[in-house]
Amino acid sequence: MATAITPLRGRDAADTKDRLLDAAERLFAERGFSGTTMRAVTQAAGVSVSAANYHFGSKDALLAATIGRVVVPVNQARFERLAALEQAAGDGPLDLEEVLDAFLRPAIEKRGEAFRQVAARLFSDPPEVVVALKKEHFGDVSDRFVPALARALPGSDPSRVALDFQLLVGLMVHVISGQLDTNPYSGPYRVPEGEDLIRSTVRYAAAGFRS
Amino acid sequence: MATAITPLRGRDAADTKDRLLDAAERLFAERGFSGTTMRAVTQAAGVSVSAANYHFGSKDALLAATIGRVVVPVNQARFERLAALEQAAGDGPLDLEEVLDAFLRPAIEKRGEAFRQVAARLFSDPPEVVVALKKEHFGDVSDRFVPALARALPGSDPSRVALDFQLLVGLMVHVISGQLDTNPYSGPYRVPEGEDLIRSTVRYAAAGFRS
DNA sequence: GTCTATAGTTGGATAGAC
DNA sequence: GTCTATCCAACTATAGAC
Repeated sequence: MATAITPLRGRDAADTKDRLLDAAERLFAERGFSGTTMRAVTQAAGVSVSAANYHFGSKDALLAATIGRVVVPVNQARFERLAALEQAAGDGPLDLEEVLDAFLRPAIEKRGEAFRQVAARLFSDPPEVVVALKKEHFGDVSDRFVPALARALPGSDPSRVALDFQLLVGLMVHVISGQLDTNPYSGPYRVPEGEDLIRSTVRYAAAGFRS
Repeated sequence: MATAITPLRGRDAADTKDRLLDAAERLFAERGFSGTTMRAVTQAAGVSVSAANYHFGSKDALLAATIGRVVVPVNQARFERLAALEQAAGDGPLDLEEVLDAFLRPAIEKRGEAFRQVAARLFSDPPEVVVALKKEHFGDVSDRFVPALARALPGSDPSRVALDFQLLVGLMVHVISGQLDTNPYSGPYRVPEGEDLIRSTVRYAAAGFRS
């Protein structure tokens, strides 16, 4: 099938890039990296394959740009919230729930399924594809939040805090990837949303850290 | 490149199927479903593509068989352990840590990275591929364990228990998929293994359920 | 900056010999 | 039951017109 794309020559470059990133975000989220083709992305964006390669150079680079656009503002919000907590605490201890909230809220709160799921792909797609991206986008987060959590748990074993942080990441990934909706359970169960979901996750994680 | 497979005509069928399942298990675990090709699987197994299609019919069916071989015995062990706990408890309440152990141990304890990671793919690969498999293999597990957990938490809100079970699944997936190893954190941190890992996960989850 | 057209590769699946 | 050879579709990426 010849796709017959409207040949809008004068289309704005920034607009085309955004359209591609929007489509890539949705499709990578739904189907993963290997399961998504450049054709599917460009068709969803209403542009040609060549336009995508002109703007991003390769499928790998498109993934990196897509992940970056999703993750960077989330991490910025995390750092800002944590910095505010540290400033307010002065020399005293940090509040555990507040630190967990600073970590979880920016990720869970984002509107749009795709926006959250594509970030979760960072932890579920094949290693060779995402290992560099994970290091780039998540290394600083770990290095900032693990010590902060230790400071919120006076007298705790640093190695235990590091492990519990890894388990916290497991909770976060599961929640933001929308798995709460899809696990089969036939009993009565309503998936919480928004503020409820954030509070439930903070509650669960905080108890784990204090155990 | 012509693969030049040794043409062992008299090779045993069961052996070939096992070799294919072994290879598929490892590759699906490492690369996911879309990221794994039939050629890669058959080459790793030392058989031809046709042999795989003869035995399984399609790539989809190979995935279903691979997942089934991994997950069924794990779930059997879960059910046996839970049944034993219920029998021992009689009419009294169940012990939360023991129920969580019955759920987590069979999955975490399995030897072999691939064996565990391929099960985790059930929760991370694209929905259209695994949704039916997830329902088939995980529906009964949820329906058995959610009530058991509620019984271990007298007076609890059933809907809260169902949510906390979903979070437990998030912990399990993260642990068995080996993500504890790969998240970047530059501080001191040793990944626990075996019994330590099971106990740490049970501890963390139990606290969440009790919170 | 965006398109059409196509190169070059690799994918899943099958036909048919043995 | 297993192979070789092959079909055809779909893939990423690029060349070149506009």
